[in-house]
Amino acid sequence: MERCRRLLKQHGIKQTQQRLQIFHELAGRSDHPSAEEVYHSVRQRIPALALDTVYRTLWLMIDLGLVSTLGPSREPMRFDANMDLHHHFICTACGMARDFYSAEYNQLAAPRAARALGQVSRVQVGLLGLCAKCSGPADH
Amino acid sequence: MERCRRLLKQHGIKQTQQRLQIFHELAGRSDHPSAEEVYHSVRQRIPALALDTVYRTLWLMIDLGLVSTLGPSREPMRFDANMDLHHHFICTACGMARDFYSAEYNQLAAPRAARALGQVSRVQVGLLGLCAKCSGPADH
DNA sequence: ATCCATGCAAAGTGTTTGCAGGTGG
DNA sequence: CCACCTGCAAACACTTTGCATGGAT
Repeated sequence: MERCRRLLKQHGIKQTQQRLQIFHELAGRSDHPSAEEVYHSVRQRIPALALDTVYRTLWLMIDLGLVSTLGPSREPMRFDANMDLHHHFICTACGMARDFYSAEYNQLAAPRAARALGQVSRVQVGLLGLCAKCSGPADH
Repeated sequence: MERCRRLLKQHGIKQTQQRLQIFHELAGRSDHPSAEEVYHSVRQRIPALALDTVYRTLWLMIDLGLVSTLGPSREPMRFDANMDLHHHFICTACGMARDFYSAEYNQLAAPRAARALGQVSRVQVGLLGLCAKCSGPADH
């Protein structure tokens, strides 16, 4: 919340009730709500709130580094015919995703904190970074 | 491809050109194409192919266990205000996602196969399984 | 010959954008 | 007071569905 106010001010962005409430709502829950869920909750405090304001605000905060998304953002669904247990390298610049295999990763033990949440049946590691093309020779 | 033919036959599902070509296309590439990308490629061999057939076929194959999706399927985007380095437990039944922390996971080394793909800057582990509620007391 | 699968077109979601009036700095 | 935000509504992209024809078994 501190961080939110500070970053908004730093970037010369106005601190509206909508923005503060939307961030407050998201920061106060641990269930990774959708835009619509945030909308419904905040609407109880700001009845005139519009759904598109929630989207605009969330994307703004993503640009500021205050918020992130679960899974790949804004992309169409992508499919995979590789059914073997595998892991992914994902380029944060161009979205490229490639499989790789690792017996070590396959056998990772779930920490206690995770076992408390449920019964783990599969480990899926995602390595995020820049692919050869994006970190490569040319301009970024 | 074998597996595809066999599973279709086992389930009494017709082996149409569309289905075989769509699977062949997806199995032949490692870049996790979207439905539209599959559509454009297969269209060169079956010009009358319709996009919705690609979708129907891909979902069918997911039900058969021939194909999977990258990221959570068919859900609206979900947001997260937790910017600390963390990992996720995801329930495959209800989609519940919760954060957990693990210093061990944070420090996982990227295997050679992954380093060959690009420069890794972050490790994000996803543990898939059933949450307490879904594996819990009640019916399946 | 039968029934399933396809193509077409239209509907359905979730998300984005243009604009006029309102609000924070 | 000025520029930026918001709400509204329409547009948009992606995915799904209903229906009649066409194809596989």
